[in-house]
Amino acid sequence: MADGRTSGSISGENLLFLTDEQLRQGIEAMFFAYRGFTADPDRILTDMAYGRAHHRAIHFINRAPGTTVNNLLNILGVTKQSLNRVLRTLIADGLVESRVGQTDKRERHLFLTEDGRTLEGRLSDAQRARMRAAFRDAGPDAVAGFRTVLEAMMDTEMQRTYTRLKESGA
Amino acid sequence: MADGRTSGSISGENLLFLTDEQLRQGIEAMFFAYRGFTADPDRILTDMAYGRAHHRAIHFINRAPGTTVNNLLNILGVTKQSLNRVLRTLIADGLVESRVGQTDKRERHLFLTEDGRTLEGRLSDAQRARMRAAFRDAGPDAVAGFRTVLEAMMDTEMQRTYTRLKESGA
DNA sequence: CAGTTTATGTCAGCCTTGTTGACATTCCAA
DNA sequence: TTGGAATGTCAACAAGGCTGACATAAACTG
Repeated sequence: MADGRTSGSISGENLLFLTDEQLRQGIEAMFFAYRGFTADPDRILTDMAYGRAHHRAIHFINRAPGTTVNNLLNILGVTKQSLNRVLRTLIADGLVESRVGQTDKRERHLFLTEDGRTLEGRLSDAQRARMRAAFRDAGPDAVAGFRTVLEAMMDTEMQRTYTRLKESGA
Repeated sequence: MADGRTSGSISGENLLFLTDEQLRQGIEAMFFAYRGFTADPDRILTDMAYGRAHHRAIHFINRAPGTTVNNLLNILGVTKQSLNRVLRTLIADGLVESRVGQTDKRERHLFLTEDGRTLEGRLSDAQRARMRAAFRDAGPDAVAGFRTVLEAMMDTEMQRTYTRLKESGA
C-alpha cells in the first residue's frame, strides 16, 4: 500500500479524492497553510520577547477566563513544566494574573490583565484578518467543508475539547 | 473591530460565516487539527532519534528527488543553518545522499537512499492513513472546501510553491 | 585574466519550547 | 491523622528554530 496508486478504489464509487496523490496534496496544503496561519501573530510576537507558546496560552486564557493550569494543560497538550515557564514570564510581565483557588487552594485560576487583553486583541485581530480573507475568498460551502475535514482529523479527545470550547463560545 | 460581534455584516448577504466567533472556531479547529495531523509520524520519529524537521526534509526530498539544498530551503521556509543540521544527520545515517552538481559545482543535489525511502514510506503511510480516514468521513465536497480554504490561507509565495509541487505530482 | 562580487553550503553559538525528574503544598479518604 | 493523590514549581536537558562568521566555487568586471 505504501506506493499504491489508489488506496480506496476497491469500491465502485467515485473515490478519486482518496488517491495517494490527493492525500499527499492535502498533507502539503496543511503544511503550507499552517505556516500562513501562524505567520502574522508570530511577527508581532518576535518584536516582544515572546513566542508561539505565549500566544496559545493567552488565547485560551482569554477564551476561558479563570481556567486552571491543569485545564489549560489538557487544552494545549504540553507538559505542565513547559507551560509553567511560559506562564511565569506572562505573570512576571503583568499580562496574566494567577489567583489561588478559594475552594481548592492547590489550584491557580488564570486571568488576563488589562495589558494581557490588549495583546490578545492585537494577536487575534492579525490572525482573524487572514482567516477572514481566506473564508471570504472560499465562500460558506468551502468553509463548512474545511471545518468538517479538520474535525475529522482530530483525535477523539481533542474533538471533545474543541466542541466544548465551541459550545461555550456563542 | 477587535471585539465586534460580526465583522462582515455590513453587506446584505448571508455572511454569518464571517462572524468573529466563526473565525475563532476556525482558528481553534486549525490548532487542534494540526496536532492530529502530525501526531502519527511524530510517534514513529521519537522512537528513532528524529523529529518533525527530519520528516519534512525526507518528505520533500522524496517529492522532488535531486532537489538542491537551496530549493529545499525555499520550500521549507527555514534557514539553511537549521536545515543543514537535519541534513547532516540524515546523510550520516545513510538515509539521504548528497551529490555535487555537475553543471554548477556549488550545488548539492539530494536523494533518498533505499533506507531513506523505507522510512519515508512508513511516515507517509501513517500520515496518509489519518488523512484518508478524515477525507472519507467528510466526503468529496468537504474535501474540496478544505483545500480551497487552506490555499486561500497561504501567502502568495507559498501558494506558488504548493501549486508547482502539486502539478509536478500527477 | 586578476580581483572582486555573488551564490552556496558549513560551523559555532544563542533562544524558545518541548521533555523528564525531583519536590512542596494541599486535599481527601482510610 | 496520616498516607496517597492532585496540583503546581523548579532544575536540567534536547530539538530545532535563529543570526553571525566564514570557506569555497562560480560569475562578473575592469
